[in-house]
Amino acid sequence: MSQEATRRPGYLVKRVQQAFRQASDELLRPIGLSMAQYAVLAALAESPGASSAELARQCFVTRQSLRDVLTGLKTAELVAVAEEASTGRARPVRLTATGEARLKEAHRVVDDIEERMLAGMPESERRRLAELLSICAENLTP
Amino acid sequence: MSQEATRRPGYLVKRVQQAFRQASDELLRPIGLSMAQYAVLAALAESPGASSAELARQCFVTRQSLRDVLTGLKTAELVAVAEEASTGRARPVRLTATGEARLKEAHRVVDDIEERMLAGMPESERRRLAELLSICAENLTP
DNA sequence: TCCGCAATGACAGGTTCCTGACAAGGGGCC
DNA sequence: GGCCCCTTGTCAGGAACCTGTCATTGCGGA
Repeated sequence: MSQEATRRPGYLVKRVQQAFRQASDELLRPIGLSMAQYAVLAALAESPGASSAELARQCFVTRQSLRDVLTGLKTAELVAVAEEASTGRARPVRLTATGEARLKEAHRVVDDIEERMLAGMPESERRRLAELLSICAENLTP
Repeated sequence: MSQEATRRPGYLVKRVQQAFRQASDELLRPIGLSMAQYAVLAALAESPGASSAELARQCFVTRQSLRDVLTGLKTAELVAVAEEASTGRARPVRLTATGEARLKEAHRVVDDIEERMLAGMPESERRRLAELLSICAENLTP
């Protein structure tokens, strides 16, 4: 290896994501959410009435993983799953009023962390970073 | 929110890391390693004889988490933990010959994935990406 | 019509990560 | 020497993710 491991993009992406996740978990805990739960609530806000499988695709996890998270959200009464399937076996999931309120709180917290992460970076570089990461994501998603 | 969620750096970092992790896990499975195990072996190659707690810091996880991974690596005989503590309670961990060979295989696989992730990106942009991610990592690490 | 197929939901089992808590070793300070 | 504090290793328990497997449902082609 010609370059040091800590300079490689693969390592750095993992590093940043881990730090971001840890900071988020720490600041979300006081309001009673985990990073995974926040991701599901956010996806649900963009796609009201989506099925569990659709949410899993949006969050890039398996349906089985999403089920674990959804169980917690249901018992916390932040989401509600319809009793009847809309089509096939897919049952639409929706945010409750409590869920929407909690999501707004969480948005503020996560926005703050993102701002902290990008501190001292001008708008042009932020866009550049987003563009480069988008390319990486597309390259890895066949 | 003024911008779409899928354009935000925080979201993109998570997205890229998840795709990278999944691609790595998929291609590392045939050679019998997980992403977490690879990270520990790589850290160990850079710091031979490090203690469990030191490795945890290098991998940015808790020593409890690292213990779980180390258990698997020990039973696979890829690493060896000294019987006696060198100083205090810290017991040095070392790669076995099998571990070193396995790590080399894994390096090739992960390098390929990184190359795929950066496909079509000139060297200057790769450096830029690494620089921007370094800033993010430092901003999030107090 | 009927059979296969894709999608969905559910369950089992395993791994990796976390928090919280506890005991043991070493170093500095009284 | 004796005491405090930091580090390390360990155990317990829970959250989130995975693979593998199976039953149900709806749709489209033989």
